[in-house]
Amino acid sequence: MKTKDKIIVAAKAEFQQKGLAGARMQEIADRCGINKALLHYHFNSKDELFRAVLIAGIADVFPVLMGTLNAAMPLREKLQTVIRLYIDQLSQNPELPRFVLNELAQNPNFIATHFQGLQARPTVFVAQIEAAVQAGEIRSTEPFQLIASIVGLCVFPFMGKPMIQFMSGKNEKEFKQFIEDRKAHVEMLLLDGLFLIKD
Amino acid sequence: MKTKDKIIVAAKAEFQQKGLAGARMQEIADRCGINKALLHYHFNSKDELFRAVLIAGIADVFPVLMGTLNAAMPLREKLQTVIRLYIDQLSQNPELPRFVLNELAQNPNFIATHFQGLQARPTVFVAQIEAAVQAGEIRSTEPFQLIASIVGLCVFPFMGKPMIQFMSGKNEKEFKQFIEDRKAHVEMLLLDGLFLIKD
DNA sequence: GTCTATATTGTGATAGAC
DNA sequence: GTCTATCACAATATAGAC
Repeated sequence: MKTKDKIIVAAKAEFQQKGLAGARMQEIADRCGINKALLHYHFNSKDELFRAVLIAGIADVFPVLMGTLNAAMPLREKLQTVIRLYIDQLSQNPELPRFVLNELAQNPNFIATHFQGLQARPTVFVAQIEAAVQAGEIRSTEPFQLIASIVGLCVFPFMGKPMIQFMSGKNEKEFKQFIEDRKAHVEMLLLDGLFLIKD
Repeated sequence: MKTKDKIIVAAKAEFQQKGLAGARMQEIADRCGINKALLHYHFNSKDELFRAVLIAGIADVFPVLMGTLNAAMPLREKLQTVIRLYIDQLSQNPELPRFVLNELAQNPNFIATHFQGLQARPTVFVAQIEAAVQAGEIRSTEPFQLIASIVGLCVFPFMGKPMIQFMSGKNEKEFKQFIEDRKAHVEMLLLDGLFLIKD
């Protein structure tokens, strides 16, 4: 593994955990077993290194979501697929959503400036939802409300881990199971709804 | 308004926006129209001031949620109440959840150490959900999955604002409307489910 | 309580040898 | 490419006058 790659891995860990302001170049160097000077040889500034990490983070998670939303697939199946894919991916990188959303909040233009070419709009999904509403297949819903719900349901357990553990008293093992069970729960909510008895 | 109160207000704004590491004592002093020395006269250290802000933030949002969950109220009505109350509260303090969850992630013990006396467990709600499952009123669900869903659905639009705006292209006014519409959407999802046609 | 001035440390960045 | 040594500045914190 090349030094530059080691740096990226270490920087990813450090920045994702502590954010831009909290991360320390010294700590990143230590994690690689190198010194700060060498760090600056490979990346000119903290900001440049940070940008690389944030861009990689967004590029890691955004296209998967967008690609699935815009796939050609029946709605039920698509929702199932998004949920499973997304939660699986987050399981492998649990700090990513908190990191990305937090840094984006402090620099809202970042995405727009760095992802010009990216397919930003889930046009296929929007059309699909509107059609499904028309057809009476699903209740009337604004497509982006639904997207916010899908993402929120999948992402919150990762971002809210300490809060959930505080309220539930779950230990690490139980929390891991909680995440595993999450897929089924979100599927249930979105596909079937909570109540059996309708009024 | 006393100086100490002005400091707390300014510190709240600064810390919630930039986090512990990103916040600057100078900036807080500037916002109050005072200088750093006076800041340290009222609060001995940055850390102490930060702690006050974070504790106030948690105390602001946690009891409302917990109190409603543990109230004596039929389930449907309770869910409606939580959703409306919670979203209304967040509308008045949109940065709070991101701030709290982010800082908590970096110091997971904070809640447990500073909120010993607090009613942490939503025991009434847990019992109520288990009873409703038993009675066949709702689908089988682990109570904390449901809590995570309620909170996630309400909180995500605030934390994910830049992401949502990027995907949807909504401007500030449209986004404000989006938040307003959010209550009805979450109510629909939780109370009725998305699909009209059940299989 | 509030200020000016200063001490002190932390941290990103660079110079220059190897 | 990698190191040691050092700079320059930013930021927290304190001393002491008013």
